Amino acid sequence: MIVERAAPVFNRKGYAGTSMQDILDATGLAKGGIYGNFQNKDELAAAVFDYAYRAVLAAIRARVLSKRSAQDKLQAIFKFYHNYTVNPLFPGGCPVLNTAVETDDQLPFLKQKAAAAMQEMLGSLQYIIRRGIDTGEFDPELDARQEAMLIYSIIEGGIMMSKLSDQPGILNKLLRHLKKEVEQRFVV
Amino acid sequence: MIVERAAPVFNRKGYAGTSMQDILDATGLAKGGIYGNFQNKDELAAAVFDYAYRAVLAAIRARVLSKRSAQDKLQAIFKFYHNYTVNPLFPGGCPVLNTAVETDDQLPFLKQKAAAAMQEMLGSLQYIIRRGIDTGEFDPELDARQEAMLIYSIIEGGIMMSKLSDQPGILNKLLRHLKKEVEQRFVV
DNA sequence: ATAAAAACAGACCGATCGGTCTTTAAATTA
DNA sequence: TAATTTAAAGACCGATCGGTCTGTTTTTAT
Repeated sequence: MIVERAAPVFNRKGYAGTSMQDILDATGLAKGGIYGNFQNKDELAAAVFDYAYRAVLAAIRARVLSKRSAQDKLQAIFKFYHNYTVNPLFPGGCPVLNTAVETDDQLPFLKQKAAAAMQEMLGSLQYIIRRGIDTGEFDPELDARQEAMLIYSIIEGGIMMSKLSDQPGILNKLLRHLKKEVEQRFVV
Repeated sequence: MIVERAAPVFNRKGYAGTSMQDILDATGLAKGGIYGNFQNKDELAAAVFDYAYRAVLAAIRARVLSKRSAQDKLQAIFKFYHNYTVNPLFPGGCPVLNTAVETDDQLPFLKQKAAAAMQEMLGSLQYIIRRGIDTGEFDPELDARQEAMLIYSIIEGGIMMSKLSDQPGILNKLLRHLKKEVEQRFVV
């Protein structure tokens, strides 16, 4: 419960911007209730990131697993991010992006977690593409890792741009571009 | 001087993560020296963002203005970001990205500045592309705004990924992809 | 050289920070 | 029901937060 309630707070305000008082307010607990379950703010923030990232990953995996072809799997991912800034899984947007940008010059214990999360996301994308190539669905000339990085950078960059400008359409247009790219460049 | 010294601090640690004591340490001044020049932390942070963003913009503009063709201008931008995470203009990476992610759910006075900066960057890219089309250098079928968003999202997403993973090569590979895209898809 | 103005140092302020610890209440076990 | 364990409340702690203000130093203008 604590982690559930704390996740949106950390995701919106960041690690440094979130005070333990914010967590008390969000959970309705007092100090004793929090520090009886977590040693300190760092441990709570780490648990919160794990929880939030796992939730995002699970939501994506659920949509991907229901699809058979590599193309449908990729399109399902794009669909997941459609209007993401309007209706994110957690208020505040993408936990990986938020954590990454705040921790890439400090807080190594969180940076490490965010980096592992990114690698896993990238690996999943790469795996889908590579499998599409192996089954003959995708162009064998594709560089799976390169395409995965491209997709991920566009999605995360698009989230940032859409949130910053309050224009969900920016992300959606980028996703439409990705969709066409897969249809035209990936499919053999 | 205050803004100069404070810029790398804010860019690394963010608004919430930077204390006024950090600024005192960075500038060598005492409280009176800072608050004699700025009303409060917000005003300083705003001045720092303006300074940092203007510096980035100026560095890019200098490289772009020395090129004649639209293609060379775009390539100059890509070159500017080559190895950016290793040798950024300010320690901590891209001020727009950092500020955007921290302020998109709070600190509206900073979010507004970051949003304007993004729009300006986007506009510059769009202008170069549009002008390339008008002069017959680029494919007239190109959607200048869409391509600008694509380039910017890839660059910012790439910076995030490279910094997070401590792999400058990720951003560089994405930039190489952009270069090829311009050569193959843009040039008529 | 002197007066006026500007810049800065640093003691000080209340509020809030993350965190501890004792006490009380609730749940579990016997 | 009684004893024991677990969970949470909240007073409390020193440190640090952003910010104020007075006094001193330095600069500028006369």
